[in-house]
Order: sequence, then structure tokens, then C-alpha cells
Amino acid sequence: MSGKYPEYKHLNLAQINQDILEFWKNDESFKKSITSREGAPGFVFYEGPPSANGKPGIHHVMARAIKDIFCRFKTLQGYQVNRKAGWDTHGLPVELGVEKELGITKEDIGKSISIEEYNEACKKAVMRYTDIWNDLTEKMGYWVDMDDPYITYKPKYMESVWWLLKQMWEKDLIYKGYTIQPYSPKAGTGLSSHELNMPGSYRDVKDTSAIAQFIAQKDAKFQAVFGDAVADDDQVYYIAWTTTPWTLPSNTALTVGPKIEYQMVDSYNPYTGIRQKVVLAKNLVSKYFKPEGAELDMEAYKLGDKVAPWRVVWEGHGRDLENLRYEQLLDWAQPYEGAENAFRIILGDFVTTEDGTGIVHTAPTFGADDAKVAREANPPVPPMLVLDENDNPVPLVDLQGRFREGIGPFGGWYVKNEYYADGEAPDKSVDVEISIQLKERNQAFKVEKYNHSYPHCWRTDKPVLYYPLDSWFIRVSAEKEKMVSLNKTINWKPKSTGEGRFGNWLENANDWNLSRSRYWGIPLPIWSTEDGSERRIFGSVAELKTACDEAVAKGLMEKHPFADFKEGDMSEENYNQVDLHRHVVDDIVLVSESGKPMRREADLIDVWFDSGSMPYAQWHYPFENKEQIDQLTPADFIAEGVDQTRGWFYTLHAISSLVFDRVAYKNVVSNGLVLDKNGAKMSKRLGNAVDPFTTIEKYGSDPVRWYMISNASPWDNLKFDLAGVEEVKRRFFGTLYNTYSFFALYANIDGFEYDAEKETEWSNRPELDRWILSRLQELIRTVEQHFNDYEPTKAARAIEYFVDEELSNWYVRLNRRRFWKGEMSEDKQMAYETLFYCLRSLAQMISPIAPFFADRLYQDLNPGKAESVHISKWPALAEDAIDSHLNERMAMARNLTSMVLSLRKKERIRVRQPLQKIMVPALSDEKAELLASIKDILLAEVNVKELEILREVEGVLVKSIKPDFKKLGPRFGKHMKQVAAAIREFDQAQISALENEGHYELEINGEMQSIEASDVEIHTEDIPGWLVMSENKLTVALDIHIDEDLKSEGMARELVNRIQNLRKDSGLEVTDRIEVQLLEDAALKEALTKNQDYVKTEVLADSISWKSEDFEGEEIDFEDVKSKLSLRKSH
RNA sequence: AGUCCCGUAGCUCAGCUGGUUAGAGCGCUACACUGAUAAUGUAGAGGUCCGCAGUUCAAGUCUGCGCGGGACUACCA
Repeated sequence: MSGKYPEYKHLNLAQINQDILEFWKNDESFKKSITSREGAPGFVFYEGPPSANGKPGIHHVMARAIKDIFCRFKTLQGYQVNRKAGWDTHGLPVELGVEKELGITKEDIGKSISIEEYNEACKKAVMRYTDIWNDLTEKMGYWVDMDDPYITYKPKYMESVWWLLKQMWEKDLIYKGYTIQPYSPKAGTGLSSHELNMPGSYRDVKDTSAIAQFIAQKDAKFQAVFGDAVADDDQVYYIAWTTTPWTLPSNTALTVGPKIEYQMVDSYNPYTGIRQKVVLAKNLVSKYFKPEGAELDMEAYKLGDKVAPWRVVWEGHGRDLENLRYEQLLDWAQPYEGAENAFRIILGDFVTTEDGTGIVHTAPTFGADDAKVAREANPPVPPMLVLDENDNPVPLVDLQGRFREGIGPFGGWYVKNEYYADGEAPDKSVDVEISIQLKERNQAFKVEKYNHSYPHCWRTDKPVLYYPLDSWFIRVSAEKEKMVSLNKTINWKPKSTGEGRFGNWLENANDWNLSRSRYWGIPLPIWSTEDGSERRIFGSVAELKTACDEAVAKGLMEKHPFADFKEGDMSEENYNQVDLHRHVVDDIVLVSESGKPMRREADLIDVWFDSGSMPYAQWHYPFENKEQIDQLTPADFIAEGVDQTRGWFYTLHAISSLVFDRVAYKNVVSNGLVLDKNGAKMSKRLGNAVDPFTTIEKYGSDPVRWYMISNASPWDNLKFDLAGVEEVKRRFFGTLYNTYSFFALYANIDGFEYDAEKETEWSNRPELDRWILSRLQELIRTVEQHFNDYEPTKAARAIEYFVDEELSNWYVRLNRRRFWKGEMSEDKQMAYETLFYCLRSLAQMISPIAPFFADRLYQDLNPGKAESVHISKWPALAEDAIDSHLNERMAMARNLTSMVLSLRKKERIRVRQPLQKIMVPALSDEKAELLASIKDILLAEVNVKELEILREVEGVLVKSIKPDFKKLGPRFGKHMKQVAAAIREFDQAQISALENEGHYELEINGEMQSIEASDVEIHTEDIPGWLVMSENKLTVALDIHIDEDLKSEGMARELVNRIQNLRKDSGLEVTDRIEVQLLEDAALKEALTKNQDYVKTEVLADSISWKSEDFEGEEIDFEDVKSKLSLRKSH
């Protein structure tokens, strides 16, 4: 029979995946889901751009499922959700990949390969896997506009980035400074952190380390801190440790930990024997002073004694020492500016007392921490920079790693012996020479060889230098507070990431180092004269073109690359002739106001700035779409992995805060990692990576998505296990599919067709229908709320429960007869309508998470319409259909059913065997009524003849009493235990008294206390002499006596079962009528005489006949019966 | 090193603002059902809620200190 509602043999989600994809393509469903919302309020979503130079993994399915869910949900709710795909195309990984492929290194670029060729190679490489990405996007059912993506290397995109940068420039947020970076003097290049992390980079080396003594200045502040501990003629030193003595001439500060405890110790210098007082961390005193020394006579020491006497003369905290001054250790040079703020003690949280002295030698030119802490001090501590012949500030050590000529006694010496050519290194390194000098001048407390691991350049094998290199910065720290307060308005999922990880990060935000000395990226649009006195930034191609024209007119260039660019023409043709990458703009020489040539600052912009610009750059703002920008920003919703907290989430927030003074996004979901099933990180190397394509091909996208979402909250890490996908497929999709199949099978037989016009009033439907509709409404409300709260897991779980427990396992199971008995009737019609409505609503509710199966289901339920579920409107909530009283009743029925079945189970009485009676006690009229109302359902489910509701007047009930801790706890506090014990001791009479009078007087600690009836829970747990079960305040007793009638009936049912089985095995249609033959059996015959009609109706038998002699048939054997059965179709 | 997440049954996870028998699914064992049937149901076993200390009448839940797993960021003077 071919019916209206499609029927299937099996559930094949992979096939559905393909079919629905095909449908979406032909139907242009994605486009429709947007155009059908034209004019509706928008829901703004930003797609974080992936980099397509690597293949996508299963974790991308997770991240994109989350994005997809909320975009689809909002569409259902009626919003218009535009979403543009994007590609992140610049950056180091791309360049490294290309270098590897071409077999070149960074040095070759511009030499053996032109920058233009190199950039061309990068451009190709970066889009290499675009097709694979698009393929996955499509197959996993992630709806995003891939036809018109934003691409960060396109001129329009780059132009918007320039514009943004210029806005910051005009707010004085861009400056040139320096950062301390790993630098290889031999290679003459800075090293990226990834180069430093290459295996073998860190090696154990033995260096000369020194604890230097810095002479304390005895000014007024000094007196105030140390007072009597120091006499006028005492020599006082702050002592600090370093493994790089060559940085000591560049020292401009000492750093102490504010909370660390320090002591001043009176003792002697081990090298000179001079009496002195030194300050160091309390924890470390015992490391440098032997305990015996504390006992020795202070005066009785001479140079060379093994143990020096010592005494602690002062104790305080690091914060007490702040801003104390000291004399410069080696006065080879002075900072060219701010020298008055140098040589003082500052505070830093990074200080530890693990090793050293708890006072850290701080040379801001050669240490990253040093630079930071010096910059943050108030007033800032200047770095040791001097002016070179061109009056540019430079550190004491040049780019080759040598002390500058004229700086101290070691001008021209390399700071490390490793930097000399073979055989040319001096006997003693600078480190050693300096240490010797210090010893001689009573400025060394301790000098020794020290073993530590130190990074080496992977190309030259020489140790790395931490060196100040020029960089361009965004002054993020200046806008810190704005960023922090804006962040508080963002709804983070999970909250802790926003408040904790992200919030803390913002509070401690450093200036953003924009500079990258690479080739493939967006060039800094800043041109400078050689001395840096004149600079200009460009915020558009047009501006640059005008400046180029000027330069050509002045004769600085012959021609320029933007000659044909037409200002104001936004066409693709116009922009396609423009390229803003390095190989083009580096050749541009401009003219400054004073007529000097200006060249571009060599660096590229950090790629994170690219992606953080996407809210504007994807629309070529402000050159195009200027008016709509208020509708396009900020985003209502974004989502990415938690690893983007300090990446994309941060750059979006920073750029938006700095340029627009507002948030970039209102709601953000940061999902956790996808690990393998054992909780290990997935990696291709370990072979535990799950391939998204084969997985989707095998299972379809829906169960994968459902599993990922329902298993745990997205922000928890997911231990991805295919067994979990199987389970979801079976338990959830299997059940839902079965429910649909059941519906389709009978709806087709009866020719049911859903017609909204003729639908029966819900309030007129039978109780079970009203119940499931009521529960469905609650579900709609719950699911909608969870989706609105960005809690997809809770939504999925609520749906799972409804489908499995309530719809399939209760509603359908209890209603089967309504569907399969007799001709079409009004009752049947209502059953179909109810089930239909549940299924269709479910299709809509699951569609954000399981878009394929949902669409299949939805379309199957609306035959001939061919409209995607994703274009439909979220089911309207019918509040008034929610009947909480009914829900409660049904919950009770389900409870009781399960209890009775459990009792039967214990007694090994099968459900087919009817029983006479169950009894349920009811202590109140209310409960008695409840019970009466579910009587029919209950009895039918558990196959029992009657329900007796026991009222307490009958005197058989044994009551038990339990205190309500929540009520009594706050009232009795400490005495709660006593009260609880007293209440538990109540006998039946006391319980009755409390019930009848509404309160009971109790003596607690000699005081009379009144217990109200509402302070306790009273229920029954036992009915003497019966088989009883008690659970959840419900008690049920079962009569397990089986008389002859019951037994016969049980046997009849047993027989029905066998006949039905045989019918099915014989391949008969559900509607065929039959004739039954049985081999004579006394017990069976006896049972059948009473139940013949019942059996006949059940199995659609026209006749049942008895045979006395043996015949071909099915052996049947149960209880006392041994017989044979055969049947044939009636004619 | 800092910040954040996680730690509850063999596995994957619930457990709301603290309230007295700590739950579900899977797996295991047993049984049942059989016109939704390559489906389903019921029951049983299985827990020192990572540890220690504290707050409280009461802690899986709050606080502190640890331990273990993970992520990010930074660095080693």
C-alpha cells in the first residue's frame, strides 16, 4: 500500500544526510531561510575565519555545530540571520608551510625568490584546502554563505584594516617602542616563539653567575625605613643575582616582591673581608649564612675564616623597600633620558625566592619581565639606552652582540664568547671579567658557575640574546578600564571564562605588539622619514594614491602602482587592479611635508588584527555599507573554541572598544576541546584523530552533532567516542524514527490526513492526548528558554527525555490499541492528530541540532509541500494547554505502574497473567481523587482487574513520619538533631494526634515546642499482610492470588500471543482474517471455553477448531498446556 | 609561574539558591514483552561524591590547602 506518509524499512541517517543536502541545493533552502525573513529584525552573527591551509578536524564540527544551532534557532524564531563565511589567509603558519614546500628559509626571500613570487605562493597555499572545508561545511549541515566569503588578503578587506588602524592612530593609540625578543646576533634576526620552541633549542649550559652588591643611598627615605638598624658609617648593600653579568652595566632598577619578607644582615664580604650590611629575602638568609655564624662573636672575623659571624638587624616586607635608591653598580653609561628615575627599587609580582636573593637585577633592555616591570613602575624606570652617532637611542650592546665602542672597558667585546669566530675568543669572557672587577671593588657577594638551560638559535647553534627590537604598539593599556567595563556587559558562556580568564586578561592587558617582521600579511600603512621625525599613516587606497601622485610630481618615484585606481569606485574591477601587499607598497617612496623621502615601516600587522577587524572589514566598512553598520555591529552572537579567548575574542573586543567604544559581541559561547575517548589530545601523529568526513559519511551528521551537544555542556572538554554516536543514533533517533514509522503505518492504513482546519479541539480530546499535548507545551517552553540562554545541552536533554520516556514509552505504548483497532473513528482521528502534532513540533525543535533528520521528518509529515523545516516558524506556545494537575496525575500513574511491574517481577508473575487487585493507600481526599482518575490507565498497564483505594478510616494503614529539615532546621538550629530524633520516635497515636489537631507539643531541652503538621511529612509505607512496595511517597500493595478464572484468562492471553506470533511468521497482513486449529488439550480447552470470544477478536479468527489426532503445526508449551497450533487464512 | 576548566557508579554525564535513601544513559547480569519488532520494557549488582582541614544544626553542594587531568598566557633574573 502506498500511503501518503512515506514509510521506510530502516533508519538510514547517512542516506537522509545526502537526500536532504540534495533537497537544500535544489530548493535553495538556505537562501530562503534568509529571504523569507526579509524585513524582520536581524540577528547578527560573526563567523570566525578559519585558516584554510590545514584540513579541518572533528573539533571543527563541534565548534560549527554550536554556531549553526543558534543561527537556525533564531531563524525559526523569525529573525533574519545573515552569516558570511570568511577565510583567514595571512600569518606565520602559511609562510612556514610555503618555505618548507619551496625548500627555502626566511633569508632567501627577496634574494633567491622575489617577495612577489613568495607572496603569490602563499596566496595559493592558503586557499589550498578551501574545497575540503567547503565540503565539510556542507556535509555537516553548517549553513553559512560560502558563495561570497570575506577573505583577508583581498584589497577591500585590507583597506578597511588600514582604516581601523588610522582611527587608532588619530586617537594617539599607536606608538613605536621596543620589545625584548629572542634575537640571534649571528643570524642577525629575531626569533619567533615557535622557533624557540623547536626541539633542541634549549640546552644546558654552564654560565658565570654573580650576586652583585648595590650600594644603598642613605637618603631620608632610607632613614625612615631602616632607622636604628643602620649607623652612619655602615656600608649597606642590596644584593641581586644574575646569570648574565654582562647585563649589569645596563641595570637601572632592582625589583622586589611586595609580599616577600626581607631582612638586613650584618656580616662580612667573603672576598674583601669588609664589614657590611646586606638586604635579601628572609627565606634565603639561611642559604648564604651558616647557622653557626649567628652564634659567633661579630668582631672576631678575619678574611678566609670558614664561617662568618652574622646578625639580622632589620626585617620588613618588599613593599617597604619600594623607591629606595642605590648607586649605579657600573657607571659606564647613563640612560639618555629619565636618568633621575633610574637606580631605585621597584615592585614586581614575578619575584620569587626559589633562587637568587629575592631581589632581582633589572635591565630593561635585555629582559622581557624587566622591561615590563620598569615600564609599569611609577614613575617608569628608564631603560639603559644611549644615543648613537645619529642620535637614535640604542642599548649598550649592538646588533652583533658586542659592547659598543666607548662603553666601559670592554668596548668591542662580544658579550658571549660563543659569538667570536673560532680561536678569537679571549680567555676570560665579559661575564668573568666583570665578575672579577666586582670582587675587587667589594661589589660581589658571590660568584660561581651555574648550570641552567638556555635557548639557542636553531640556525647558528649560538645562544640567543634577549634584545630590544623596534615594534609598533597599540596602547591597549590606556583603554584597559573601558575594555573591562564593556566586558561586563557581555554574556559569556560559560560565565567563568568571561569573568575569569578573559576578565583577568583584560585587567592585566599589555600594549598590543602589532609588528611582525614577515612578508605575507597586511603591511603597516605607516611611512616615515629616515630619522623618524616625520611620519604619516594611510587609512585608504585613495589617500595613498594622492600621496603617490605627489611623490611622483616631486620626482621621488617615476610611477606608482595605483595610477589607474579610481577613487570612489567600489567595483570589483577597480579594486582587483590593486594589491596592498609588501611587494607593492614597499617600493613606494613618499615625500614628507618638509620634502624628505619617506619609506614604509618594514613590519607587517599581526594577523590577529586581521581577524579582529572582520566585523567591519567583511563589509568593506566605511567605504561601503556605512549606513548599515549599526545593523551589522555588534554581533548578537559569536562562538569559537576557548583557545580563542586571548585570540579572536580578544582582538574583536579590543578593536571595537578602542575604535567604536562599544562591545563587538553581546553573547559568546566558548566551547572546550574535543579529545579522544581516553581524554588525550587528538593528533595526526598519534593516529587518534577522528576524521570528520568518514564519520559523517558513516553515521550522518545529525547523530554526531546530537552526541556532541547532548553529551556534556559545550564548554566542557568532550571525550569523543564513536560508541556515544552509536548510542545516540539508536536511542534517540531510533526511537523518534520508530514513533514516526508507527504513525505512518497506521495513518496510511486509515487514510488519515492532517488538516489544521478540521482539527479537533484539544480540550475535547481524551485524557492521554491532553496529557501529551500538555507535556509538549512544557517542552516547547523549556527548549525555547534553553536555546535563548545558549544552553543547547539542556535543550537536547529535555527533548530526549520527552521523546523516549513520554512520547514513545508512555503515550504511544498506552495508545497502540486506539490506532490499530477497527475503522476510522473520531477517537482515532484525535489520536492521529495528537501524535502528528507532537512529531511535527519535535521536528521543528530538533532542527537546530539535527537539521537533516528534522527536515526529513518535517517534510514526511507535510507530504506534497516540500518546504524545509528551517523556514518554518517555531511552534507557538499554547500556555493554556498546560495542565499541571494532569501532568501530576500521569506522573503518579507512571510511578505506580513501574512499582507494580516491579512487584510482579519479584514474584515472577508475567504481565500476561491477569491479577485481581491492587491497593493504594490515600491519606487525603485529594490523593484519593487523583488515584481514581488514573485507575483505568493503571489497571490496563499492569493487567490487574481492580484498584482499591485504601482510606485511613479503615484502620489498616501504618503511617510513618519524617521531619522536614528545610522548615525545621532554621528554627531549631543546634537542637535540630534532637527534634529529628524525637519526631522519628512518634508512634501511630502521636502521628494521628498531630494530624487531627494540626500541631503537637514537644519538649526540647525543657521547653515546650509546637510542631505543625506542615513541618513533617506523613505517609504510609506498609500495609500489614500484603505484598507492598513503597517509593516516592507512594505505596502500593498487590494481590497475587490467582484463581481459576484468572488462570484461564492468562492462558488465553498466552494463546493469543502464540497465534499472533504464528500469524506474523506466516506473513499474513495485519488485516487478514484466519481460521485456527488446535490439538486437543484439556487445560487449554477449559481455559478457552471462557475466553473464546476474546481470543477470536484479538487474533481476527473466524473459527477455532479442535483436532484430536496429530497434525502439522507449531508446538505450543506453556504452564500446564502442551498442544499444537496451525492457522490458515479465511476465504 | 599565573589564570581558567574538570575530578560523582566500569564508561559518559545530571545533581537548582547547603536540607537527610546521591540520580540517568551505556556496559554487565537476569528476566519479561512480542501487530512500533534489526524495536522495547523491568529488575539487580555497582559510590569513603579526588584527599585533608574548616564554616554550619546540616556539606557532593560553601571556604582554605593539597593531589590528579586539561587549556591558555608568560617566563626562568
